[in-house]
Formats: sequence, structure tokens, C-alpha cells
Amino acid sequence: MAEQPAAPFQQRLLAWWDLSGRKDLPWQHTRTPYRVWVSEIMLQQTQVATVISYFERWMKSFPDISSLAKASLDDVLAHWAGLGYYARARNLHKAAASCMERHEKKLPLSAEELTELPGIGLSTANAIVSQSTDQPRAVLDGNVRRVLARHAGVEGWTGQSAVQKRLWAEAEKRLPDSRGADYTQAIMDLGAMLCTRSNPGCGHCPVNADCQAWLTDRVRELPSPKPATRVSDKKVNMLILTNGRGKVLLERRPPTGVWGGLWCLPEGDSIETIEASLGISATDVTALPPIEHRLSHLRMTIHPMLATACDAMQVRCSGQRDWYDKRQQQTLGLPKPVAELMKRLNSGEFK
DNA sequence: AACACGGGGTT
DNA sequence: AACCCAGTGTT
Repeated sequence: MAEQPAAPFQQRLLAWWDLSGRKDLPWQHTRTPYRVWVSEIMLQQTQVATVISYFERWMKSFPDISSLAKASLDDVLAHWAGLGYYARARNLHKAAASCMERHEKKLPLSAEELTELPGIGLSTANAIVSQSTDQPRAVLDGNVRRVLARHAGVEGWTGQSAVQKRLWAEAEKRLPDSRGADYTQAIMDLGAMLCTRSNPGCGHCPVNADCQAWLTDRVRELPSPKPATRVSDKKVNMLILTNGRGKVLLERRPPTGVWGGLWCLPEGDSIETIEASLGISATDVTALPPIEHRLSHLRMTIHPMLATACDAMQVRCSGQRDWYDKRQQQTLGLPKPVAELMKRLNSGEFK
């Protein structure tokens, strides 16, 4: 049998965090509810290193809920462009408006009220509450799921509902009586720094004395991998249509679905289809080399076509379709591959 | 319960 | 190429 650990899980974890935890992340400096909220949303399914520059830029433009609520959706999406999962940005914008109207211009600080705001589930709500008020609350993100699956020896894919339920219970069990903010950070740091997916530092782990995976040599097997999901293929034609005066035609995508609300190049089954949908004809049509773009659930093959509009004036423009200056498109939310095409167009690569 | 939803990093 | 990342919302 293993020896009894010297102290409870929470105490060992916090002692380790005091010495080795992360304490200088941008959202830890001035830990306001708003900054914690934005950071938590940006960090959903997104690594810390990727988020930092986006967070800094966001806070310069939208320093508080009021400025976010007042901003246009286009401005908000432009700040999110490249980060992915754009519903997060649309939901932040919508939730900010809701806070202005119904929560006295502030973020509510109960899990019940927070989870009613779009984009905030239970884990994010509890992360916001614990880090804003220092009350202990359980969180269950990717790091914590891995830590708990190993420490408690929980079998099965962590996305399965029975496994989720068990992990929530294990998370609750380990909560400290105080230091809620530090504890939330600590258990996430343990997952990010020591209890990593591969090559974890079990020898240095503060809670290895009673870690079921470590004691039974199952660290490599836990947590169980996610069942493979099939990735579908999708072929897309995109038209880079210039008006002869340095502008490119863009269309706003519908509010739901892939790249919802972002601005994209006109798409269609063929050049003729796209011409017809725009009500114009194009000259100098040149097929460019295809671009592979991977999303979580599909592999897109983009076939870009470069062309000039014969009758640019006849394109019916609106809030959903307009000519944009190639050099000013950083003020617009463009999907990654579209931004890449615009960059190449500006560099003269397509001349 | 299964799937949609991005883009990037690691192994 | 597979797998994962400070998950949530929809069906």
C-alpha cells in the first residue's frame, strides 16, 4: 500500500503553486471580472501562447464592458480574426449588451446568472467566479480533466457524460475552503506544466503520492483518447474580383455556420455561378494554385480565381457585400485563408 | 449522445 | 497524421 500523503490534495497543490505556478499572465495583473471573462473565453480550446497577443490588443480597444457593447460587430470580429471559433466573439459582444441592459453595466458574479449569458458554460462561469471573488468553485477544462482522470484513476473518454459527471464530483471533492482564485489557477497550471499529455513530470508532482495513474503505472493510458471523428472534404471556389481601382469584392457570411459574420470572398460552384450571383461578368480569369485549409471537422480545398470585373458599377452592394480597399482590410474580420490570399494579393504575388 | 465550430502546437 | 488545447451551443 502507498503511504498516506502528508497533506490534503488542495494543500499540496497550493504549496506547489506558490513556488512554481504562473503568476504573470496578462489577465492576472489587473484581475477584474471583465478581464477574467474575456481571457476565459479566448482560452476556450485555445492555447495560452496564442491568446496573449489577442488579449492585449482586445483590451486596448475594448477596455471595459461598455466599450465592448458600443463597438460594432465588425470591429469585434476584426479583433478576433485568426483566433477561430468566431461564435465566441459574437457571444461576447451579445453578452456585453446584455450586461449593460440587465446587470447594471457589470458582469454578474453568480454561476446561475453567468451561465445565462451566451458563451458561458458551467466551467467558464465557475472560473470567472473563483478568480473574481476568490470563492472556491470547480472548473473542468482540458487541463483539469487530465489531472483528475489520472489522480482519481477515471477510465473512459472525458467527453462521455458519465465520465464528465464523475470528474465534476472529483473536482468538487478537492476544492479548498479558501484561496479559490489561486486554486483554480493552480489546478490548471498543474495540468499545463506538469501533468501534461505526454512526458508528464510525475516525479516532481505535488500530488503523486495518491495519484491512481502514477501508482498503477497507467499515466500513459489516462485520460482515454477521444474516439476518432471523421473529417469530411469540401471543395470551395473563391473569386478574387478586383474593380480595377485597387478594391476587392467581399461578402459577409451568414451569422451562423463556418466563419459566421466574417467577410469572405464570393463563393460558388463555378466561375459562371459566381458571376451570375453577382450579376456581372469578369475578364482575365486566372485560376490560382489551390489552398488546403483544415478546420476541426472538415478539410477545405480552396480554389482561388483572380479576375477583373468588366462592369464593377453594376455589382449590387449592401451591408452584406461591398468593395474593400486591399490595404485597409485589417479593420475587417477575415477568415485565415482569406487573409492569406489578401496578403499575397497585396504583395504582388498574383500579378 | 453526437456534432458543429478554427486555428495552431506537439508528438 | 493524430491528437489536443482554460468549451459551448445546437440538434
